Amino acid sequence: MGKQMTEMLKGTLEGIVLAILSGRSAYGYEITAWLRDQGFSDIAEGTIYALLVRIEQRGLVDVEKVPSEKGPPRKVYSLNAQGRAYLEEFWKTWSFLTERLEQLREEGS
Amino acid sequence: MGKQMTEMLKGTLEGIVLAILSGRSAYGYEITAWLRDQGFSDIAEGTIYALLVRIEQRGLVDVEKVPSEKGPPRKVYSLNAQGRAYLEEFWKTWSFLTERLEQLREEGS
DNA sequence: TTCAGCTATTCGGTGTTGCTATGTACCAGT
DNA sequence: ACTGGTACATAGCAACACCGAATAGCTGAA
Repeated sequence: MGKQMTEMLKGTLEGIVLAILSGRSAYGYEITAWLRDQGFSDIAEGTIYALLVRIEQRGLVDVEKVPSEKGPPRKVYSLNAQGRAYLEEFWKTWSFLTERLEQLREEGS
Repeated sequence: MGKQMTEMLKGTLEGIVLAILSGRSAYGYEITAWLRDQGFSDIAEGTIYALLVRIEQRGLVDVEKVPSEKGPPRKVYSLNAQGRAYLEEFWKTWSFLTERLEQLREEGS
């Protein structure tokens, strides 16, 4: 969708991925494919992998290497307790933002 | 609110300021004060001024210098036609994001 | 057998953005 | 003179998403 989306994804993409992982474990390639499917057509593969490395280093997810039938081994990520707490914080921050913006939008119309 | 908010504001803060300006003209100091009042307690003054310079250079706003009784002259910004079009785009992008996230949130609960 | 194509991950370099810290300047009241 | 509120500007920094390219395993067609 362009530059606006790129900038808006900063900060939220992390939350999106954590939210996905809160439902089920997943690996990078899979997450990227799912996001593209959901309309995030221009999300770069490299972006997701970098993000996954980041949240792993922060201790928000656990990782398990699982062999694949169709290619190199997958790195399967799952949200741990710390990750869930962080995701909670994310939702709070997100809620705050959406409330302010919703208010501004109503005023503007 | 912390680091999460800082990252989330990237991309949205611009939209917030444009949305404010769509309702009425305003100057930097005023906008900063208003944002703090609305709960964006940690938004830095410099951030707003830099943002205003940016959107001016992109031709989204018109500027008028107005003398103040209480200090140096104010730079009063008002949204022009191009700015309104850009704000429309912003709302579309924002809507898309909120819909996806709302969906993810429901699935997670 | 080789080569294209899908699966799957990694990494270096770039541009944009918000924050920190600091500086400038104007004015009123003490 | 000095403090404090008003008002704007800017240099340096960190974080993040994007781009492009590389690596590597597997399968099926030529």
